[in-house]
Amino acid sequence: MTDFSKLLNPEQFTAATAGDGPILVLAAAGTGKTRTLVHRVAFLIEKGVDPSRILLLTFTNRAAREMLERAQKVCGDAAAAIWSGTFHSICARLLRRYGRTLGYEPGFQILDEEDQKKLIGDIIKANVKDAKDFPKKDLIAKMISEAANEGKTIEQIASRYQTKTAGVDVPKIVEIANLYLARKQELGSMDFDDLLLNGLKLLKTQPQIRELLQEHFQYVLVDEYQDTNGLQAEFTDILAAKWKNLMAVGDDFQCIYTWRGAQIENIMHFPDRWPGCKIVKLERNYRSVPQILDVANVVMADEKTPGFDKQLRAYRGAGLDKPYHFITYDGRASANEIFRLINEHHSMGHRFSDMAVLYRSHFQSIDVQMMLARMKVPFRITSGVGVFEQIHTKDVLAYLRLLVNPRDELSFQRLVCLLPGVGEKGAVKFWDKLGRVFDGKNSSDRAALAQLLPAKAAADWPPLAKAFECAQDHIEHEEIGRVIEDFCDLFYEDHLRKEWEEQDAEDRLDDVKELGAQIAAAENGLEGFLADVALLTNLDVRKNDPSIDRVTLSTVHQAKGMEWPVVFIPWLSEGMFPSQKAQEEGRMDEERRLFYVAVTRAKDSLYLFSPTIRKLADGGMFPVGQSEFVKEIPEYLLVHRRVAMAPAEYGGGYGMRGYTPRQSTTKQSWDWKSTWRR
DNA sequence: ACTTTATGCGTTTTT
DNA sequence: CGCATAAAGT
Repeated sequence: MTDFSKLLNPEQFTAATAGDGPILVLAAAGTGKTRTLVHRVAFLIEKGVDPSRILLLTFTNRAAREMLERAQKVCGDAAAAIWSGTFHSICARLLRRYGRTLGYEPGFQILDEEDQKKLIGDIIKANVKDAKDFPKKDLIAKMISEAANEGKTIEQIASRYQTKTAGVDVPKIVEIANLYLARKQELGSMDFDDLLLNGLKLLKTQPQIRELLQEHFQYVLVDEYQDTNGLQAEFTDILAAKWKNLMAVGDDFQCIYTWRGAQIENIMHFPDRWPGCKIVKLERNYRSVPQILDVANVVMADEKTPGFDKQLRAYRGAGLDKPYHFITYDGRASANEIFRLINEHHSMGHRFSDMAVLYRSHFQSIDVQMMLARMKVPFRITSGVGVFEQIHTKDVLAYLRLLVNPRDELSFQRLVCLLPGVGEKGAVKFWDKLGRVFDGKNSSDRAALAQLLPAKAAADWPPLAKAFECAQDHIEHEEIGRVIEDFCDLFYEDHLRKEWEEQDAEDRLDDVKELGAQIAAAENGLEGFLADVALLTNLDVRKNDPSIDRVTLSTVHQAKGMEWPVVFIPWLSEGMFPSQKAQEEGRMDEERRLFYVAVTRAKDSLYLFSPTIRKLADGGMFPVGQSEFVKEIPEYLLVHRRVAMAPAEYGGGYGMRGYTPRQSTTKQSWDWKSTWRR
């Protein structure tokens, strides 16, 4: 029997070993939230609870995996049997099993954001005459998603936008949304929101399934509860209704997903929804030195959103220094400083993996990325576009999908569009002429398609046809790796080289090969992999070999729940963090919470940066003040340093030479072409 | 009629 | 980079 009282502090112990009934754990940053949750699981298993009857909902796949690994350390392999995952993946799992009752096949496709937007775009093209005045597909997608996550109708959401931008055609938007709904139904697939909607629908409309699941899941634990949306809260409420063993763990100070429908009220009103629930507060912070916590507490002192009363109490000894605030010339100077400090820490014995650069939005990482790349500092980046969203990956996935499912229209169209001289119109035409089915493994289907192709495309077709032909053999022998190999060797490599610059093509080819290896090793085989690939994120499968020591570059959002001894936060400047948009729209509270999350990731050393000059693509530049978040921090809590000018070695050609400060009144833009490496 | 190429533009955060 | 639009090419 594990002695939990030795492993946990009194509050953690209370939470982890609590008896049955609802319980709310308010865990401030760095107070051992994961630790508590893990030991709760271990406690339950030791008590004799069947692990497969424990449901652990997390916010990211990464969190789920980490939790499971740690639980395994405490209580062995039994932990592997618990149900854990994101709301989306758990819903997908349930829907694959029980979705038939809602009219879905177990192998239903999950549409990722791109698929979703393409469908909506096609519908707009086909149904809206003057598309100029009509909202773009991105906006429509956003509205549809908001409606789903907030439990509102499209009318309500569209009307909301109408007040902002006059003359939105609400009925037409509703029509488009309904057509999209019908199209999805026709394809038998679900988008991300559908997973939640249908997961909940399963519980609400199918009494026998509801009762089965309520009976089955004896314990339901939810991590990051402050970021649940209405659907998710209802989902867990229903699931836990029978046994009432719902444990919600969260921190209202760290609610940073309201833009995705998260309702801070869920955590605030939890005690009302679950009368008699036990409340445990974790306030002892073991993560950060007091100098960092002082800053964190000050940041939240100005928060206006009402929250639970709690303070971070330092339980570590003082660190070496107060957090530093560097005022630098521009973003490059910050990057240079970060590089210098990384080296300094590294030479003092820190590993690269002990350090992280956390920023508000992806583009703010460019300077640091370039600097580290040039200086050969190893880093990993939780990049903006995941591997699974990149065109080359999607191309290969389309090929595989079509092999597995000859009726996959989207994949067919994507694939034939790779042929020269074939565009959207052609793809649709071929599909219809082929009888809305194309089995590449079948020689008569291949011949039929060859007949339809225009001369230019026909020239490139034979290698692809050959790949299809060979694929059958490989699939029979279960050599999935070979399928992708052939596809590349025979067809796709040439295509990549035509389409991209040399190095770029090379990189993409590498990605595709890596993908092949991933699929070959996939647990659920090719079909299982394809079905759930939309739920995988860059972090999950990217070549993140932990044995390689590298600095982490991440958005603050993606850094949630993690910690590093050394943290750098670049671009704490006006309009950058808090973001201009949030400022304009008066969503400052959440920005503040986001900054709080960023600050509380740091254990020993924290470095803040405020560049004073922002540069634009056209060579113009303009001065920017410090972030108001930094200005609010009393001076004595930070060590302020001013870095006067960018060193010459990289100042040349950028800023110094031809010093032409064109005053720019226009909105900011960024020169991606020259700064973006793949 | 449809596809390709050129050009201008905009970007928060993600399952 | 991707997207939308316009112009040029088949």
